[in-house]
This record gives sequence, structure tokens and C-alpha cells, in this order.
Amino acid sequence: MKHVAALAGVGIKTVSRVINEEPNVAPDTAARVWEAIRALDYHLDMQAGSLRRAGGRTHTLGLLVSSVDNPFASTIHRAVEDSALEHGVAVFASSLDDDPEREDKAVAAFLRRRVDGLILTTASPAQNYLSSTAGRGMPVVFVDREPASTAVDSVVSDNRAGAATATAHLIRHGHRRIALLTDRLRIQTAAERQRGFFDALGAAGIPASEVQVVTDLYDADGSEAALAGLLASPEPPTAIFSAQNLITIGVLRALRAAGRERSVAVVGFDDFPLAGLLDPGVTVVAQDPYRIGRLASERIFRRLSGEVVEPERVLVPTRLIERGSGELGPS
Amino acid sequence: MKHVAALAGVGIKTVSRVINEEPNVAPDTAARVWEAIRALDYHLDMQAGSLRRAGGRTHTLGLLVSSVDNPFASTIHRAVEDSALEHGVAVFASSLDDDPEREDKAVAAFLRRRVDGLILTTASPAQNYLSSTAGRGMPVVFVDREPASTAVDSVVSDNRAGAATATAHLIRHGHRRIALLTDRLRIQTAAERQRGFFDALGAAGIPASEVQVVTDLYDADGSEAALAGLLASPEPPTAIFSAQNLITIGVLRALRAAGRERSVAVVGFDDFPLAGLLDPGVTVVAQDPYRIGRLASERIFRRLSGEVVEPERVLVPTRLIERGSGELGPS
DNA sequence: CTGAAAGCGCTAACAG
DNA sequence: CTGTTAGCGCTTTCAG
Repeated sequence: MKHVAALAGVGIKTVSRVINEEPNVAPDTAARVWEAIRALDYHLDMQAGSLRRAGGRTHTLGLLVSSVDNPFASTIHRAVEDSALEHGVAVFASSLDDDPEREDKAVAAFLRRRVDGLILTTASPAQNYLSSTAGRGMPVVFVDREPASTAVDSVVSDNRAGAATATAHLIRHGHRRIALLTDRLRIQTAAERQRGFFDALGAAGIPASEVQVVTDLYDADGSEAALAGLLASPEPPTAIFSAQNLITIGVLRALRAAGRERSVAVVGFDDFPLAGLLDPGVTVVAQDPYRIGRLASERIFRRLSGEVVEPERVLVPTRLIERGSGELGPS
Repeated sequence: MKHVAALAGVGIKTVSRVINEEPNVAPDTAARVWEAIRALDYHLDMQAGSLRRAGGRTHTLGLLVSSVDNPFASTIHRAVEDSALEHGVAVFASSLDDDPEREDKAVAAFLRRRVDGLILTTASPAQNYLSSTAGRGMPVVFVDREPASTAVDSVVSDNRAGAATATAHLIRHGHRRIALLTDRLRIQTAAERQRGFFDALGAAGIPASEVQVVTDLYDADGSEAALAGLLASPEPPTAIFSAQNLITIGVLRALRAAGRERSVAVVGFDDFPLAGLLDPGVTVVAQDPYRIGRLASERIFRRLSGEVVEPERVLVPTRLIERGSGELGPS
């Protein structure tokens, strides 16, 4: 910048004014400065700037998700990026693999880089870093999962209602012997979905003794093996509610292997690509990850703009998509 | 940091030494400093540090891909992140939507943030920013697509050989009336795949007049419509080589709609989730995006560590996965 | 409209 | 083993 000022024959502050498009610069002075900038191929150093800038803003956001290559997470990522771009903000992304230790480390790494805000899918039972961030006035919004603490912003799918919808749909098609296949219940979304499952059973007067629940599933292989076991039992379920993406895939594989894909009904939580191309098409309760990401970053930017708002829990509705597998009756 | 030094009763430089784990600090001094750090919930400001640090390293990397929510790109992203984590480096990601203007802007945004290196899927015919980055000594590695300029690092799939393998596979199963469905040929990967297609035809002595080529396809809808047209023609193809992900999906939809999924062979370029669950399973030439991301970031870090290496073009092999659709004979 | 001076939080270089 | 000084590139403040 010094060099640009020298070449343009102006003071360093004038260069600063020009490049930041501040007012009070004569048009021809500005032109001379732009020319020098181009001639020297100069690029502003925002890092140095944020050192002195009021509020120390770095125009940077941190996004923490289960994994950047998970479709649900990467759609959130895209939404956050789109929103950030409108504000001239760049996005750091980090994968947590549902590991609380990794979460702490990743948050610390972002704190050291002085991000302006944090959007995150927490994996921890407790968010110790909240004191550091809150103390610094850094806005934090939780997505997909809610933290233990209550006075924070969060944007999550309506897991409980969605699961109830899925289960009620199966009941409406005549099923009673329904199996729930789900993740580790310490994960908040899994617990909510289980609650929704039982909500719908209760509303229909189906006793818990008639259904089967398998928990602690987290990948397709485990889920496939679990369902294979159920199918081989004396009283196999006539319908499955699979409470997560990968679990649904395992379910489909197990049904296919047993030749039962047209005789056992399936509704999955969370949509996935090609669900409609399978035979039968897979009925799902779809989430809206783009909307979740959008709402989360809009909230961050609202806080950054100085607006004082009460912490809020935003529930994003889910949508049942009927494709065939959920409309099969009990055999 | 000043405050930490005061609280611990040491000089500011000692705090710097402790937090950066530099040698030559007495154990009990270090302990006192750590305690103060914890008490004040202090987090180092890396931005300020990089201002003075030798080489001005920010421990930050920029990743530019078509879109962060594209599965191929997000697998690369994950690989880069894993590699970066080992080096204590954070990753900025940005989506380009194959828009050259957006590419320029995104690179400029990363330059302003002084990233240590850039990994990118270029969409531009020319990379004007290369002079800025190279001049600054910033390492750049291209992935998936190669730039116009030659003296740069790149890591790409062996598109030509992969396409030839796919085509030869169809020929081996008795097909001659094969259709190529592909993207805009100005995209370098599409052009390479078309070359591979003709390589295999040439090797088998099949004249170009026997095959059909449809280009400028970029989404599933367009591809579905295009194939519907071909199937309705007097001499429909007996086999399809679909040169890209979304195009393959359109192909599958068109075949399904026409009830031809068991009579027309298909090989797709690029694997996708659930390809094995469809009926018939979809034979593909799979790429290895994780490996591409790994190799690219390892090259960045090798350059950052000061190693001087010749710019190199790394070709990552593809792999044919037979699942059924590619093994159907001509009817 | 323009510029000079101070200082953001840190690390390099050097002195003790 | 420890502390002092200077200065990274910028923005703020204030004086012309």
C-alpha cells in the first residue's frame, strides 16, 4: 500500500480510502490510485486491516458440520456461503465427525482466526466454548442439533413432528408391527425422532410392545445387518421407519437381499438423491437443509449488524414425499 | 497477550514462546503462563501474528470448486481438510458454479485474505490471476480440470483412458451402435472423455458414422429429454456411454420411462451413491476424488515447506465397476 | 478533500 | 532462560 501511495503520488490514507471506496476522494485522484493499484497488482490485506478496524471484524465465518462431504451438511454449507457472499464474507468449513474433542479443537482454531461468527452442528453434550464466544460478543447459531444450554440461537428441523408424520403415514396404511431403526440416542436429533415415533403410536393406540426399536445404528452396514436380523425373526415387522439417511440405505439393501422390497413398507427420515429412481420409490420425510443454512446465516448477519434480538429456536418444517415404499400395505 | 503477561508476571515475549510451544522456557514459568491463559480465556490472534511472521504465513488455504454441495467436490474438500488439519491449516471453500467471473472474484477474495495456497477447479479459459499468485510465490494446484497455462501443478482423473475403458467395455459386450451423451465440450474434462470414446471406437474399427454423440448436456432433465429423443429414432442405440454424473441420472430416468432399462446397456462416468441399489445396478467408471484432494494438498504443503519441485501433471487412474447395466448385450 | 501520527497484537532480532 | 525494541500493513483520529 505504501508502494501504491508512492507510485500514485498520494498519501497512504488516500489509497486506503480509494480501495475501501470511502467518500471524499477527488475523482482524478482516485483514478490515479486505481491505476497504481493495477500496475503493482496490489491486493488489500484484510487481515492487517481487521487488526485496527472498529470491532475487529475479519469478514470471515466459521462453519462446523458433521462432515463437509455429507450431503445434508454440504447443502447447509452452500446456503451459508451464498448468504455470506452477499456480505463479502468468506467461510471456513470444518468437519467434526461427531467427535466432541474435535469440536473443541475446531472452535479454538476458528477463535484464533477471529471469525466474526460461528454456525455449528454440535456433537458435544456441553459447549464449553460458549463462554469464550459469548464473552467476546461473537454470534453463534446452532444448526441441525440444539445445545444443552438454552439461551442460544438454533435452527433445526422439526424432527419430532416429522417422525410422527412418517409413523402416522405407515399406521394409516394399516401397519401396526412397525420397526424403528435409529442412531445413538445421545444424539439429540435421534432422541427427538424417537419421541415423534412414539407420539404417533400413542395417538393410534398402538402399545409399545407391538413395535421393535433398534438403536445405535450409524452406518449402512450396521443397519443392513440389524434389519436382516429382524426379518429372520418369527414375527418380522411389516413396516420400517428408518430415522436417518445411511440407515435407510442399509434398510433398502437388507430388503433387497431378502427379496422383500415390495412386501415391507419403508419411510425414511431425510431425503436422498435417486430415492425416486429405486423400485419401489422410497417414501421419505424430507428436510430442508438449504433453508436451515440460510436462516442460520441470516441470523448471524443480523446480530453482526448490531441488532439485538432474543435468542430464538427456529423450527424448520419437514415434508412427506410419497414415492411408493411407504404406501405398501401389510402383507 | 499483554494481559496474560501481566497476570503471569512475565514479559510478553515469554507468553508468545509458551503459546507457540517454542523451546527455552522454564517449566514452572510455562505453567504460570498457561494458568494465566486459562484464567483470562485467552486465544492467540494468528492474524496479527502472520503480519510479522517470516513469510507471512496465515495457515490458511483456499479451495475453489464447482459447488461445495456437489458430491465429487465435497469429497475433494474433505480430503483437503484432512490433510490441512495435520498441518494446523484451516480451509476456506468457495463455489464457482463454473462461472469465470465468479472465479476471478473468489480468487481475489482469497488473495485479500492472504491464503498460503490455492486448490482449484478452474472454469475459466484463462487464469489471469496466475501472475498475481505466482508473483507472490503462492502455490496453486489445479484439480479435476487443467488450466490453459502449462507450467502449473494439476491433479486430474485420467479422463481419456477412463472413457476409453468404458467404451471398450460396451464394445466387448457386442455393442456397435453406441451413443455418447456428454457435457459442453469447452469443459476440458468433457473434451477428454469424448477423445477416449473415439479412441476405443477407433481401436475396434467402428466408424464414427455408426455412433451418436449428443453434447451440451449439463443436467438430468436435459439428458433425459435427449435420450428420449434417441430412443424414439428409427435406429436407437443399443448402448449408452454417459460422460457425467447428472447425465447418467437423466439417462436412467429416460430408460425407466421407456421401459428399456434391461435392454439398453449403460456405463456412466463417475460413480454415485446407490448406483448398486438400482435394478439393474449401474456400471460406472469411478473416479477417486479423495485421492485427488489428498495429492493436491500434499503438493501444496510440499511447496510451502520450501521444496522446489517442477510443476507436474498428476493423472489419477479410474476404475471400472461392473454392476449389471454395462454387461447387457445388444438386443 | 488530503495526509501525518499512533497503535491494533503479534513475532523477529537482539541484548541481557 | 528472559525481556526489550521495532515494525508487519492497515485503519483510526485528528489536523490541515
